[in-house]
Amino acid sequence: MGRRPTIIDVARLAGVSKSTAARALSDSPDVNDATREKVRKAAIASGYERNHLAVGMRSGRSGLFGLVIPDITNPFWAEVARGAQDIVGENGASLLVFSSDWDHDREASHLRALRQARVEGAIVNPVSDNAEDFGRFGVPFSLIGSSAERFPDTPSIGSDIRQAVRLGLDHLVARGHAAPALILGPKSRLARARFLRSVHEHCLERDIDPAVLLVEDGDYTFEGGHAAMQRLMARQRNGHLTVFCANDLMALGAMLAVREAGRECPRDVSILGFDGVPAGAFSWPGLTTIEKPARELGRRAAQALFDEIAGRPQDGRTYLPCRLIERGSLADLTVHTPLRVAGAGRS
Amino acid sequence: MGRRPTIIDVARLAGVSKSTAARALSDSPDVNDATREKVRKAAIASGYERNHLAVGMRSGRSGLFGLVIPDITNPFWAEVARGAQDIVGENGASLLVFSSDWDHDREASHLRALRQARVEGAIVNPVSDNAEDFGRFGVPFSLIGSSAERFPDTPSIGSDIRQAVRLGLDHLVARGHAAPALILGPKSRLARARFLRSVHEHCLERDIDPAVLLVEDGDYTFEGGHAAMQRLMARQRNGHLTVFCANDLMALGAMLAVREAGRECPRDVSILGFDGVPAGAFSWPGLTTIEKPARELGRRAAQALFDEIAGRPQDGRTYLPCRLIERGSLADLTVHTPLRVAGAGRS
DNA sequence: TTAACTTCCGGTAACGTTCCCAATAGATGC
DNA sequence: GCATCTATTGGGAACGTTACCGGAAGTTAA
Repeated sequence: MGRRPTIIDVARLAGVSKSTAARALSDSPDVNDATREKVRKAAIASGYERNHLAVGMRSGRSGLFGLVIPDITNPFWAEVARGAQDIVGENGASLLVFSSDWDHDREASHLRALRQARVEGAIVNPVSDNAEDFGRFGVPFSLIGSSAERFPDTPSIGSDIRQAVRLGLDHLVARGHAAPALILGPKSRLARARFLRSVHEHCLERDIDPAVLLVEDGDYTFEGGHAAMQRLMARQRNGHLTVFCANDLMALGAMLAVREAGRECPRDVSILGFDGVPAGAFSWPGLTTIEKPARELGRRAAQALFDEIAGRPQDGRTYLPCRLIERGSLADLTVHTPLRVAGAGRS
Repeated sequence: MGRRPTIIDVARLAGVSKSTAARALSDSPDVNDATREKVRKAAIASGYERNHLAVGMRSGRSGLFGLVIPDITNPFWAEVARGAQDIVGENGASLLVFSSDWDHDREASHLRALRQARVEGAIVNPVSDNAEDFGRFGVPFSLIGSSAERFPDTPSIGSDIRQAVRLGLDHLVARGHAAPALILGPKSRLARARFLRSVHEHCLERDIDPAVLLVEDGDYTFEGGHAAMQRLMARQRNGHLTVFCANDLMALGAMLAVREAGRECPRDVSILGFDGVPAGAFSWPGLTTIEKPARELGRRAAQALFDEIAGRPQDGRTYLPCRLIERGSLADLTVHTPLRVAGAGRS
């Protein structure tokens, strides 16, 4: 099969110049209606389709946008990707999707690919706070997730961690739980610090000494949560154990560890997750968790990017509120309090 | 900030012509080593980065590939996307990702976007068997998932449904189960027919009359499986109920329905899934399922596409074997068989 | 010394599109 | 009737890159 028809072929077929054909096809008012119709017919007849490479070349607008997330396989990020995809699509553009695997080099390489593809903008969840990479990025971008503070002048969307943590702790208090143990992400990740800080703040507000909190590190994976929970159970063998996990995957891993240890959730151990991944609804018991508005995050990040590019006024940093989803992984300790609870909830 | 440096800027800075600069940067042998080094330095100093739009325009190779799947949010398809992403990335190209939501119009629109972006090739899971759309697609593509038969001359990758069903039924027989009830996808989807056909074949091989099988339709969603299971339990109130679900999401929904009905899995109801989604490992009991090699599917589809474009010989249709993952959702009926089993397993 | 050959480099064209400018024809105003 | 204006069109340039062609040196062989 031969080469794709160009606008010159269309022009020839319609018996006009390529300028006129281009005008007709781009809805310019400076073209006679009869001519336009003629050109349209020729375009359809020849199977012409605009070459976006050439358009981008000429206009500087490639119609391409980029998304760099840690892992498309992670249900949270898949939702984010979907949200971004939808908004980008509504604006007639296409989305290049990359997974960085939380790896600096991969991220850098993806950013380079985006620049070379001349994307009009990018949505990025930065691996960490290497501000230089983005200072020199050279492409409009919006940030998603954590690590927004470093870039006061670029739009950034995230979940409202403080509000989410408050929601979680309030709920725990209402259910009669003491200060929960924490399973956090790795120290290298920004989100960890933010989560921990919020927990501390809220503990102080409730006159709980943060130093009392048991803390274990995970790596945001199922296995990591599983291992962290095992360590936690080894550290506290008696009484009801309440655990607040920094993400759902670790919470689900923790749940497995509980079962394997012959303990039962929520009877012996209460688990609160954070993310709102679908799998949390399938576990047994269902995972009580704080849901991040993942898809909306993606949509807003994309929208902010379009606003930014169009020069529309920006909100700067935006934090979307999270929602508590109550399923079955939290005991209600207000009913019959076990004897040997570690610490006691006040208020 | 000014405009991006072009190869002309680099050439000027290095004191050579743009031809020489281009040669130097593209590792042509026809350039002096000293000159090459000079140009490289100038490129780095100016922050030059190749404009892929222009390269694509000139060479006809855009460095872009497309992926059209039903929904990036679906964990199976996310895995496929990741596999494709990896292979495409290894080849120095980028991947445009689209979700069709099983909608013809969206699919058509995505395919058009792909063509306009001048992707070098595309990986598609077609919404249905509208052969015309692809006959006229005009871009090399490989198919993934079902509906491959329509295109004997294009590479296509899928899971080996027959082998998978055999695996499942063999396992059920070994565990002492009779012919299972089925929860299938909607009639409009190709995969349904293929799955059902395989079940029938294997039943006949085992002297089981396929007409005996209870069948309910779902829609591949959690809710659909939930509802289908309720109908199934209403139809068969006594004895151990064994259900083979056409995908994991429905299986998980079915599991919930079982619990809600006060029955217990696997004691009263055995459930076998199909897909191998991660969530199946988090449910309780863990979902015994047949795992499709999702990521490998994506990798192979991408590889096939590259092979096809490079003119390397093709296998045509490839079906990758599936793997049974035994977790806890299947009872072992060979131990103490309940009295009123519906039908009896032969062998 | 000259011819042929190698090595390296510069100029130009082309990819497909859109934008700017000029040109044509008809219409309008005086 | 002539200038001016409007509506519509065509021609050419430019976006950034690479491929091709030819030329200028330097090198080797006779």
